[in-house]
Amino acid sequence: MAKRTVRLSRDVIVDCAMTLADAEGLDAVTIRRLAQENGVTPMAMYWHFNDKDSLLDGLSEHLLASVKLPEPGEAPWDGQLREILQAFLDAIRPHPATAVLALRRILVAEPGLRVAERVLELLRGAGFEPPRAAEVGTFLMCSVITLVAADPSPGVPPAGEEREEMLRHKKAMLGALSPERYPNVIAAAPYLAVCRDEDDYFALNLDLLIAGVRGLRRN
Amino acid sequence: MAKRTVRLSRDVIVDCAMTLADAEGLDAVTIRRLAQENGVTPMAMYWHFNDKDSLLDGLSEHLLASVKLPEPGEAPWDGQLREILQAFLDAIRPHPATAVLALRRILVAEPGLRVAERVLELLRGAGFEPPRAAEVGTFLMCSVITLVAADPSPGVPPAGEEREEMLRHKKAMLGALSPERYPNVIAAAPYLAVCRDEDDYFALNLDLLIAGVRGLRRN
DNA sequence: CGCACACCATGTACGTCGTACAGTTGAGGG
DNA sequence: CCCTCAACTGTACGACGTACATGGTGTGCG
Repeated sequence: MAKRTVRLSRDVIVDCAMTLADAEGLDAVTIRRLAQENGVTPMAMYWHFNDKDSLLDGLSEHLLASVKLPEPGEAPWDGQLREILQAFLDAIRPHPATAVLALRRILVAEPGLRVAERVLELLRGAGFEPPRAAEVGTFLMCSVITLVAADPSPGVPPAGEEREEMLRHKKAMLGALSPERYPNVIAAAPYLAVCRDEDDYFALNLDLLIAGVRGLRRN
Repeated sequence: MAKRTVRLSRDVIVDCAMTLADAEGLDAVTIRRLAQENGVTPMAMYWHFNDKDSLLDGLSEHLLASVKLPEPGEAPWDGQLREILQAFLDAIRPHPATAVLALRRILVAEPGLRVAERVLELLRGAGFEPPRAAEVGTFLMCSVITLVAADPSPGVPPAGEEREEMLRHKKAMLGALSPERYPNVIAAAPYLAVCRDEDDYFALNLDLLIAGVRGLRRN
């Protein structure tokens, strides 16, 4: 597409991949497509990355590196933990398509461990022994990722008419459910129904996680 | 491979796909591979499924249908909720490779809604209004899925020598971390390190989720 | 100035994937 | 007996990841 402007580099490739994923879903992130987008031959990518997997790792680490950790403070541990999870959430929420990738780097690559370190620190401060802190911390971070990754099952939030099609299909399906077998699903249907990405959902479930940690500590 | 024994059907294909996924990871589940495994031409699959996606949906629903829901009882809601999540966990834990598929059918297809119904019912009983119940319930189920899906990032738990290779690599990486910047990660390293799939981890985090719901209710 | 060499990109080719489209089979009912 | 139609085959296409061999280019050293 665009004729070569600057030399390629890991960073411009990763940036390009990220905007591509945001716009068209992770499936659109293809060696060939990235090459084309940069006016270059597919094989040029292999100078900068060993293979596609390490390119995706790059994407994932870029995402994790974008987490803006708040400064450590004197506030109670649960407030600080909440802030960190919030910061994590804020960073990945704009990129739901790539969020799943974070799962496999969060405990492996440096940008992820930077977040993990802070989480573990607070959990230790809250009185968890290392094994417990590790288990709880792992789960907290995975949960935040899931929170955003699980939302729109298709890579791209379907736009316009396709979205309406989906909504209609969902309504039809819910309408077909036996009301005496699924009263609660039907009652909750408007809120289950597709693509609520209201802040509510995220805030509520961050609260749930924090409250859960608090609850664990008491035992 | 095996020469034709019985006629194909959605069920035998799904079963085959499931054992294949368990044994070799989700990437091994291929139209062509499934065909070969059943001594049949790839295109034969398309008689039984519209496309690969609906085959995967079949897999996912098979998984969700295997959840053995406990009978509703008179016990307090939190105990019952815990039992349901446990049952859900038990069902998907043997199939970590396909667990992520469950994410996109749990709120769409009947076998998933069957579980959702019970979760929502208990949350309503605990005093949550439908919108809240929907948000919390969605998150709970997604979290349980994540719990098992997030574990081994490669589709197959790497066996034997490859596993040792992975462990060595991880140790090396952790050893290279600056001890004053990552004291807590390093302290927790043995517990973060690869593939703990001890029951501990699951039990602890189910407790966390339940405690979180309890905590939410109090506000 | 010119040369070498690391660096970056190209060109071609292979094997695998999902699947469109058209053709073939064989069991069972009129 | 033949017709029907569910179940399956055959062939082909375009897209994917990537191995291997080759070509150019800018920068720093002599």
